[in-house]
Parts: sequence; C-alpha cells; structure tokens
Amino acid sequence: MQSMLFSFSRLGGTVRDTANKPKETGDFVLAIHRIHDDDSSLGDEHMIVDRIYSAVMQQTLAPMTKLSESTICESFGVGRMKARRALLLLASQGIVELRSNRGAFVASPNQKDADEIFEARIHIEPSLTALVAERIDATGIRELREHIEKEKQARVAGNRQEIIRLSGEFHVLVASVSGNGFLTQTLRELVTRTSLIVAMFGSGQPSCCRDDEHEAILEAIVSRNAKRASKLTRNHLEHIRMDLEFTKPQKDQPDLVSLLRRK
Amino acid sequence: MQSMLFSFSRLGGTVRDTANKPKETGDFVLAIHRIHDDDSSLGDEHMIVDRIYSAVMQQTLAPMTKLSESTICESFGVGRMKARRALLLLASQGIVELRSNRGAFVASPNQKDADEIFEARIHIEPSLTALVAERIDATGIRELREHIEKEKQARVAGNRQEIIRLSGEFHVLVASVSGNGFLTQTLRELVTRTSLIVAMFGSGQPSCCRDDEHEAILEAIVSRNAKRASKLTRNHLEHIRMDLEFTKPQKDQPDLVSLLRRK
DNA sequence: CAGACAAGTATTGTTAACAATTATTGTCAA
DNA sequence: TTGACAATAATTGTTAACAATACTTGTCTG
Repeated sequence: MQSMLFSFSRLGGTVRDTANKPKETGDFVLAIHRIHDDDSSLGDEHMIVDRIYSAVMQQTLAPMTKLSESTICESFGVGRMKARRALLLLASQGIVELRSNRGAFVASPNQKDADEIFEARIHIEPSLTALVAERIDATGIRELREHIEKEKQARVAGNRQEIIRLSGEFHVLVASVSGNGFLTQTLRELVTRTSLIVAMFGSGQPSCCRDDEHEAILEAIVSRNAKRASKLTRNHLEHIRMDLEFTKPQKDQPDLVSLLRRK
Repeated sequence: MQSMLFSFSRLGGTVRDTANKPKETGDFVLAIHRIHDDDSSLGDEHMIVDRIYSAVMQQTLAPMTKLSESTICESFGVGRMKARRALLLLASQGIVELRSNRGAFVASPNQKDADEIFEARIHIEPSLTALVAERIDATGIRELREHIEKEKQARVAGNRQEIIRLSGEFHVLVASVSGNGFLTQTLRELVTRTSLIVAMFGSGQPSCCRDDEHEAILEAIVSRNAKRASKLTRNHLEHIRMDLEFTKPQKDQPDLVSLLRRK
C-alpha cells in the first residue's frame, strides 16, 4: 500500500497520506486531507469523513464493510465521540448505514438505489456541464486539463485505485468549476454513491478506463459547445450505467463458504 | 404563542404541539412529529430534525436564532447527546451553523448562498417537473391536487405560517411524486434553505401567495405537457427570486439599539 | 454430528461528571 | 457616564464509566 498525492483544487489544500501502519481490523488506508475553512472543532470529523469518502471513491472500502467505532478511533487517533459524529455525517449522506445496536456499515445500494442515483445524475450533470461550458474561465480550463493529465498518468502507471478515484472526481471537479458549492456537494455525494454502486454491480471490465470520454467532454467545454458537452456527459453516464449487471448475484459478501470449502 | 396543527403527507403522520411553557432563551415552539421508517435508534434525532425543518419552512425560526443544546433538550425531552446529533445533522444540511464553543445557530445565508441555491433550483426543478409530467400516475395527481387544495384553504383562512410552509412543500411534493428519493431529499434541502433566504432578503410582499402559479404548474403536469410544466416552474422560481431585495440592510438581527432607544 | 441453549465477550447506546471556553455581570477608575 | 478589567455564571467540548444489546464460544442433548 503506497502513498499517494492529489489535490482538491477548489475546495482546499493539497494532500498526501503518510505511509501508515495497516490496521488489523480493517485494512483500509486513507489520505490525510487538510480542512478548508471550517472552524477548528469540526476539523477532525471532516478529516475522517473526507478520508472515508476517498476510500470509497477508490474502492478501497467495499460495501457492507463494518466500520466499528473502535476502528475509527484507532485509525484516526480520535475519541469515540468524534468517531460517532463522523459516522453520523457519513450516514446522513448515504455513504454509511447505521443499524441500531449493530454499528455502522459501508452502504450497499440495491438496484432501486442505483436507478435513483443514475436518474439524478442524468438530470443534473448534463445541464451542469453545459453551464460550465458557458462560463468556464482560464483557471477552470487549467484545472480540468491538469486533472485529465493525472488520469492519463494513472492509466499509464496502471494504478487502478487512482484511476477509479480520479475518474469519479472528474465529475466533482466539473461541478466545482461551475462555482456552485451546493451542486458541487450534491455531485460529490452522487459520485461517491455511484462508486458504491459500481462496487456492487460493476462488471469486471473497468468502465472507468474509458477516460477518453472525459477528454471529449473537456474539449466540448473548452470549445464552449454547451450542447455537445451536455450530450457527451449524458452519453458518458449512460455508458457507466450500461456496464452494470443487476442480474448477477449481488456482491454483498464474497461467498466465503464456497470459497473455503476446498481449503 | 398558540398551538398548531399540520401534516407531512408523504413522510409521516399528523402532528400537533403541546402548549408548553415558552423557553426564555428562544421562544420557538414546534410540533411533535411521528417518524416514518427508520430504525428506532435514529428516531428521536429525525423527529427533532423534521420539527426544526418545519419551523424553518414556516418561518417560525428566524435566521441567526440560537439553538442551544439545553433548549433542544427541554423542548423535545431528549438527552444532550441526541440534541447534539440532531444539530450536527442540521448543520450537515446547511440549515444550522455550528460555531466552535459558541453553539448552533439557524443559518443566515448571504447573497452568494442565495445565488447558489437559486441556480441549483433552476437547474434541477424544471427538468424534474418535466419528468413528473411524463410519468405521474393517478395517485400522484391526487396528492398534488390535495396539496393545492390545502394551500387554498390556508389562504382563505389567512394562516400565514401555513401558507408559507405549504408553498415550499409543494416543490418537495412534486419531487416526491417523481419517486426519486435522492432528488426529493435534495429538494427538501433546497426548499428549506430558500425559506431562510426569503427570511433574510424577502420583501414584505409575500410572494408565496401567488400560488396560482402552483396551480398552473399542476395543470401542466396533469395534462402531461412536460415542456410547459418545465417552463412554468422556471418562471415560478424566477418570480420568487425577483421578490428578493439584496440591497437592503440584511435582516441579520433586528436593530435592537435603534428600536429601543426611545423606550 | 447437528442444532439448541447458555455463559461470556465485545460493541454500541446513554448518562453523568469534568474541563475548557465564552458570555455576563459587577466593580472601579478616569 | 463610559470604558476597561475581573469575577461569576452559563454553555459547550470531552472523557469516562455504566447499561443495554448483540455477537461468539462452549456445552449439552437428541
């Protein structure tokens, strides 16, 4: 598990993780993330939330994974109170599911959830991309170009986790370039939940690797072709959706019994 | 301070408050609200959140109002832990602002926030209304008609709080009729924050009373005229926005000094 | 050997006490 | 009277202990 480096341009600082010791309970390792503007008090919770966001985005954290309070406490070096607050925040955004007296689990969306999320995305993102195409400035163009470049590098390096995460974050970045904080936050939630959906129903083929679609969208944006940017975004989303397979047995829990039968 | 009665059709039961002793800190009184489906554990928090939502929607709770933990505890008869969790949830949805060591306050959006929220609404709602026009069924039509009827009754009765609340909830109901839970939740957040924006920048004229616009939107939906429904929704939102006045001194805090000078 | 039951363990939910910070009130001097 | 300063009160943040629930393990019976 190696260290990584990335930035969340519009939202705050640059970040990298420390090569920290893997926990024994869960083995997810996340990147430390500076907090943007909030008061210091909420800082820890935000950090935890952001790290778990990232882990879900790069599919280090699988659906149904238990996030016990003690795990959070030890992983992030915080007290139980902050761990619980972080879990509550994550639950309020659909990333985590809280079960009474059972604990917190990474959400495992079903087909209905998937339909909702994709419907919402198809309703929001194309017009949002069009908006961005109309009002983008030089800074925005640079940010998007740099992001696409990172995606390419990750592909060349064959870093699967980076590829997945960056691929999702492209959509958040587009929203962020629009300058609308609410839509950015909404898209962050949609993208994260999409990541969980892909983890549940994605076919082996990593559809995310079609990042030439991202590049095409970027070109449409840069050339101020709102209509085309909108259309391409819609198609892109439908491609992602088409790579899902709802027929298969859900990847709820890796079938341990059949897997360990012939030990 | 009198007791009130209202209902949240899609989300739960009917409710009324008890004529409780006004607190000295804040004097808002809220209605008890049944919880819908969640696990019992989160029930209390959800109840608190819903009640504060309603209070904001009907402008019983003004921006900047302090929501101290003790107030929440006494108002709802819960422990401090649940009060804090509820406040955290409200903060995560932009209804409440948490300041370190200072407490929780009803959010007071500024002009930039207002721009963002309206931009988001104009991006989401027209197409959402169009979607509803395409796929609405008999049940949905009935729910919307009943809601419009309630709005009329409230207008006849001159119940200002009801008018305001129902007017906002119409938009949430439309989203709810779409059957998309994510968009419904998103719209609930947008509508609530709009209510705060109107409280901050609204001109005296209650623009909400133009509920003939809601009726027109409903007719367009019922007649399956998606284009028209979309257009009407957009116009409606722009009307609401036009009734805002950003030039005036913000209604942050009623100017107590000048108000009490000549006692 | 399978299943049911029971004791023990671990985890979550809740409460209460304590610490830290902020807001308020009272006092004093200019 | 006004302003600064200090003491007090009130509120929030944190920790720790306790209670309640769920999970695990071991034992027993059929």
